Amino acid sequence: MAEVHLPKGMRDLLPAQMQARLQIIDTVRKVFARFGFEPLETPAMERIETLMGKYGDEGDKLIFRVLKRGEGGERGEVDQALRYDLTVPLARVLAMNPGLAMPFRRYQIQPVWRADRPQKGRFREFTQCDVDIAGSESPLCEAECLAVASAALTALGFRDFTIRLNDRRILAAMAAAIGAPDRLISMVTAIDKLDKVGEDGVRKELAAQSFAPEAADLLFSMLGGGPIPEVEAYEAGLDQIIGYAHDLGVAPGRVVKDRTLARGLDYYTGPVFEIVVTEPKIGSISGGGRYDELVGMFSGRKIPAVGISLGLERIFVVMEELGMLGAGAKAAEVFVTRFSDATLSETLQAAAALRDAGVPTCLALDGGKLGKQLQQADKTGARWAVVIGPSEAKAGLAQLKDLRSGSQQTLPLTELVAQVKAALG
RNA sequence: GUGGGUGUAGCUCAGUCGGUUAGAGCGCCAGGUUGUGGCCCUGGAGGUCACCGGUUCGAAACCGGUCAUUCACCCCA
Repeated sequence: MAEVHLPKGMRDLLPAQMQARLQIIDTVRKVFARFGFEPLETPAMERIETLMGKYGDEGDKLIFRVLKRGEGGERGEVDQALRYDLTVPLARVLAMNPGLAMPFRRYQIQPVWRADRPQKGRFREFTQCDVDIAGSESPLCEAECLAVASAALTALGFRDFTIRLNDRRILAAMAAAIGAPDRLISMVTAIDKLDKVGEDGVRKELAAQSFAPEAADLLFSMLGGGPIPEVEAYEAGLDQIIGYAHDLGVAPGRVVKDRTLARGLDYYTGPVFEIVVTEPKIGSISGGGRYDELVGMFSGRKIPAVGISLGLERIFVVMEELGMLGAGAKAAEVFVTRFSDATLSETLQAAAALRDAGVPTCLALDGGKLGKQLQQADKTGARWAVVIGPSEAKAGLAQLKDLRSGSQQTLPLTELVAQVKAALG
């Protein structure tokens, strides 16, 4: 056992995992592009003050801080941090680039870091797939977000997922109605556990937070669909979003309003949403919402914005457990063996010809027994092996062996290439 | 930040009540005679039983600590 370790909660992605992962990213990226989003990347690190105070107390604690210029450890000085999400960096970009044409739609697929304790489907380094729309207050933005996320998941093969939808302002109205407008957070964290601990558990939690029993009664009547003062417009807004999303192709019934959905991040100001799957117990695979004040925190210029984020690692875990990951790409389709020095030139030229034709081709580097090389060919997953020995070389031919059937034929190189290309479609 | 589980070969794991040379499967290496893989057969390499300390005549096993990892809570993707 090697005495080296990875940083906690981080991992290497070996080729077998990378092949599946790249397929997922490719699928998601194409869907994002299809919805008219443009790519953006930002640095792994931000200045600490850019990140602080955007995520709430809980979030701030989880920000990965970086020592000042990599030094100053004794004094504990920090001035930079690894980004916690892709939304705040986007807000900074918007503040710094006033010339961007406005409704600005961008996608961004990059890792983010959180100093969490790792557990199932949770890592300290993970990749978010974000789409955001800035510069519009239209509920169509929310609908676009739900539609693009839904399309991406569908393209990946997801069938059973639910989009939960709520509005921060409805939660605020409930807090006001029970006479605790300033205690939104503790109310919200209590009711957020409803499906986990049940009504009794939430009442206990509320009591522990010194909410009056009457307040709890009122709260549950509102959660149960009872009237909430002054939220008609927000409710109507959510219905509108659902209607638009439906027209944009989101399956009927997929989006459900849920008054218990809270979302922890401080910067959300309006509609919030998350996507959950029931099968592997992994919680949400996606989350987002509207954050109309965030950009203004950097520039003073208010720019409304909405976004949604897909968690690549969680999606991967779900797909893995549900057997949704296809065969995965292989290293090469053709493995060219190295017979001897006398035929090396012809061998290399054969590999080059295959590669020129666009056929993924692996070359035996060290030679050795032919049987050994064919074993190696098997491990690469190649479908064919090419052998060029003295007799083939002398006749200007090459031997093509089908590694599935074991059959082989000797033919001119150009025909060999054409045949492989044809078989690959 | 809080609580639990686990740590034995490259991997997945056995290992009885504390007992002498610590095992299996898979993988790896070599061979089964010439230029042909998979299957089969034979042989082989590979271990500080995570680390440190303690109890004991004797510890992989029991106790304590450390480290790593994993799961749950909180929160989140």
